[in-house]
Amino acid sequence: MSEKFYITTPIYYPSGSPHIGHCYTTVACDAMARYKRARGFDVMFLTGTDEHGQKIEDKAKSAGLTPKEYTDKVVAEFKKLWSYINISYDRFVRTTDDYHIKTVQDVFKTLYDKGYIYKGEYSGKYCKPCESFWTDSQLIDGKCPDCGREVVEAKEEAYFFKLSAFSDKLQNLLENSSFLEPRTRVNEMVNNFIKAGLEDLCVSRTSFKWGVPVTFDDKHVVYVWIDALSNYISALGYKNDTYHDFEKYWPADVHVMAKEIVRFHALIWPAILMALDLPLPKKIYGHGWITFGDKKMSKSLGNVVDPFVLGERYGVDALRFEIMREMPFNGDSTFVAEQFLQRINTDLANNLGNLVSRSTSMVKKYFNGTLPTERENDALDQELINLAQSIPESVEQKMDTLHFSDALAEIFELISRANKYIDETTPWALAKDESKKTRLATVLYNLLESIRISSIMLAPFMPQTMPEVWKRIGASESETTWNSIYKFGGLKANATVGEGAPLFPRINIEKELEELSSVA
RNA sequence: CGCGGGGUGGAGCAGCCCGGUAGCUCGUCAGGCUCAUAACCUGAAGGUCGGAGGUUCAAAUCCUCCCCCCGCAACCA
Repeated sequence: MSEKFYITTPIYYPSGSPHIGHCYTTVACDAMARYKRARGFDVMFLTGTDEHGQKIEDKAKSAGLTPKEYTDKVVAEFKKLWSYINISYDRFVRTTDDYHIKTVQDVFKTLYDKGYIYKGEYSGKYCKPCESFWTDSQLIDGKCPDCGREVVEAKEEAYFFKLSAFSDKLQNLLENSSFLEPRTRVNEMVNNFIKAGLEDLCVSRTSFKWGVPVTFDDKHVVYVWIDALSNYISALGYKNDTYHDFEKYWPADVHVMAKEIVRFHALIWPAILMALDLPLPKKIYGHGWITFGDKKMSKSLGNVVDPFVLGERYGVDALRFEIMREMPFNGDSTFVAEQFLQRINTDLANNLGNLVSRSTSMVKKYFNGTLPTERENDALDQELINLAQSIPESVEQKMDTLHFSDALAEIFELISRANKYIDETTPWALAKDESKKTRLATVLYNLLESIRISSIMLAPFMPQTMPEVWKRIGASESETTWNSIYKFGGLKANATVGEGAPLFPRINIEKELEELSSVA
């Protein structure tokens, strides 16, 4: 029985079409899921959508649709994007799914019965014409952000969750474990929220209807916190009969998300789980944002960074690669179109693509496409081989700790080294001397082998192109498993190379930048 | 004194926790090679590591103060 690995994205709010920010989180999870599967884990990779709330209700109304019709449409867009960029999720949860609703109602009732939820009054600024509550921070010049009219202090009946009761436990969890990463987020949570004093959380609403009804009080619908966060367990079948994997997969190994929703996952979610007496997820990972340095560009960039547009122009794997390569473990990364294209040229076209191209073409040219099996080693080979054998361990270490960008950098070390190896061994010179054919075959084999090892480690990031690489170097399925990368020499000795168009065509950057701005 | 992050050669970043040759990618310049997607390899130029003090034999790295940029500031997801 293999070890399990449960990874989740947040469930996204379908108030608009998916964008590159959604891709960031989702591709990271996908790369991780694929990596874990390759390493033999029994993986559950969950994503989904959070479809309730006032905002969806409003959006639907202005589109002339029911909320469900509206979210069905947007959810279809999300699924289309995920399929387009090859997201290998195992399950897609929607908060409008029956089983999820069942779970949420059970959780709410259980917390109520246990005394963790009580009835109280929610007070805030209320706009009568809009029938909406607003927080002070949402108000614009003290007025309703929707219609600009005056707001009044008002109260409504609401249920509250005793978040304050978990203050000490939460602080201890955050400060004395690696529950929340990167570490800088811990300071933010503890200093801003816990030390300031956690308030109880309003977990129901009467001001709108588009939500999960509270079973024992039908004026109320469950507010976002319990509704949305419960997806991580409802999708496993906790308190519903649709799925039956809760025992198997819970607790989650990691919840991945962007930093702005870390608060809900690092404070509210563990508190709810503690109240339910359920195990806590092992890790919460809050990554940074993709930002767009030049504000003036942002309007036009809206189109430029459309994942469909980028995918069409440069390839889905290039897009995935770029996102992951630029993503630092902590902190934000700036999206600069020129840099994006530059990176594709340098890493993918020049370094990787061209290495495959020159290596296979030499096998073709000098050996008619199939390597002979005799070998003649040389001291020159050792450095390349040593590197190829040491890299898997450090790549694994970086993948396991979610340092994706560092893992990629590591893999490209080997690819660069292989390019250098060609210069050192000058195979074209060996080819001119019939007595050096054995040596030549050895050099070319070592190149194919380095490509094989690199490409297996790259496959979680670029699942579409790497199988094509394997065809080019003549690697069979059993020669492309993760387990096969530890030993140099896994590729069959008489490998036959394949041909094809460049894997990653070189981009004319100036021309593309012009065209991109005209697309916008 | 609200909280957090950042200020490193032209651009983007790493290094800072665990002080001791300032590293990487791109760009620039000069070579090399010709197997390859005008790609690849080698070398060079270029930095008062935001500013001022302090600790130390020694600080980008530790301490203090200051300046500038960004994000957050709880029921918006």
